[in-house]
Amino acid sequence: MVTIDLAARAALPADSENSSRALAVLRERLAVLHDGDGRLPPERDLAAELGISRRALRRALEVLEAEGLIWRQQGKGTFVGNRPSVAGDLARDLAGRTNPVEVFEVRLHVEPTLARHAALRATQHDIAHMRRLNERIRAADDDDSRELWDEALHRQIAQSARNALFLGVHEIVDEVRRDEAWRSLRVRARNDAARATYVAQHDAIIDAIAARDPAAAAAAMSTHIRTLSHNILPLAGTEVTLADV
Amino acid sequence: MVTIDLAARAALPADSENSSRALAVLRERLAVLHDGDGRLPPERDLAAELGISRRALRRALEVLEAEGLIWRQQGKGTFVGNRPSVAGDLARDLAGRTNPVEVFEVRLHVEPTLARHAALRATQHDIAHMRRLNERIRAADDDDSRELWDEALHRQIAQSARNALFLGVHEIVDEVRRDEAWRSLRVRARNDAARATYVAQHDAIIDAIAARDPAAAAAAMSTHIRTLSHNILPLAGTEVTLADV
DNA sequence: ATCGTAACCATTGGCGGATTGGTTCATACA
DNA sequence: TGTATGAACCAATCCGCCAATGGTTACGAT
Repeated sequence: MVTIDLAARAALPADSENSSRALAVLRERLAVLHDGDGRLPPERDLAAELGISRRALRRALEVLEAEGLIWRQQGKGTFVGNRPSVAGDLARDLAGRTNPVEVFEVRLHVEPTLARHAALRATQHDIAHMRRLNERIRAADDDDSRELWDEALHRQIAQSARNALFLGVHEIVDEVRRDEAWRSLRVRARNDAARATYVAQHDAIIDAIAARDPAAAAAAMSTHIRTLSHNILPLAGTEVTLADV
Repeated sequence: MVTIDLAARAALPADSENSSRALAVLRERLAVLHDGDGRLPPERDLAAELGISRRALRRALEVLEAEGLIWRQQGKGTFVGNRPSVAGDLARDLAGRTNPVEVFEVRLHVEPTLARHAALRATQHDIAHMRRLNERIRAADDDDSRELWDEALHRQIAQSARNALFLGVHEIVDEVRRDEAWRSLRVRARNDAARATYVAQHDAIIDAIAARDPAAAAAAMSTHIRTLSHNILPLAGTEVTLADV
């Protein structure tokens, strides 16, 4: 954790601009302010370092939290990034009990349903965001980025379905898939041809959602998940073909 | 918690029958041995009370645990009943974020799929168990029992689908439904006619599963969930009709 | 070889105090 | 009068320590 040394500190007027100034500094320095666990200094310490009132700091932190850049919990601290999913414990438990075939079976039923609902409920903003995410997948040149954007795209589709419980279900499946062995399988299955196929399939899904065609969206997502299973399951030592819906 | 007073204690021979005797006593007294939290006395204490070695007691407890009558956790204790679901925290979180329409929407998609898989994967033992559970629902004369057996039937169907991840998903939905406000809705919607309808619909689902007809099983379950939603959603102040699959 | 006993190990819980975010109150200043 | 600040208070979490509890091992007796 780096201590901020504000040379102009004494020159800061104690006025309503303190929150704005803190906000600017924090935006710039967030990545270096946090420790190994992503934790920012305690509010009282950070306010003293910035030479502003804790209240002003809190106003800045509230903005950053609303933007999803940090999360805060009473008694625990302030952290950069997204709040950890409550699904973590359950997903770990389930990861130990399930297998790749079962996971694909669930995805094959849940994700087309989510795409179907998204076709009726996604906003134009949602759809534009999906397209941007798929563009990022296309442009990515390392596996970490592909994983990140792929996951974000699937989550965006799930969010566009506008059903909190289904989104919770989707989060569980996502957490199970975050297991390192799972990730390794996906990476090994991903060559140039596969990548192009996935991006094209994402486009087909997004097009169907944009066209407000639930059946086409569900079918496109079903095709995508099936393709994934065909590519991944053999690497998991499994030759099962999943039953048609 | 009642302390066992074994008048015949001094007469107990120290032999391999100690586990068997402990097992018999525990089976008989499980319901009175536990405290308000379902907790049994610590192993060392319980062994002293029964006048047997802790090792003999542990052998008996292992049998009871394997039969699902108790659960044990190192550092925590020994408890009667089923181990609490890991899904608890997540379900509480989701319960605060979702609503009856969303819950039925998820059920309408997940439970027919589970019934479909159960039609292909349930054993005769599973099916017989389903029938027994439905008979218990029919015979029940209080709401607590109906709730208990209804939940057990739906879980048995989910288990018969033989997919741990889907079962985990089902557990989440179940936990959300355990919310007291939810339970209250169900109870108010349940009159004589509704009860008879539900039992008949359960029979139709089980018949289709027994007939190994996935499509019929899914359709019967879909009908059942729809009936439930028609009865319950109006009481939740909601007039929405759920979209067809 | 099996059982009982004791000792040891690993996990969890309880408790008190410290830490940290969340909120309220009083005061100062423009 | 309205706003910002500092201080105080409140509620949630963490940490360290010790005790409690299940899990395992070792040893001696039968």
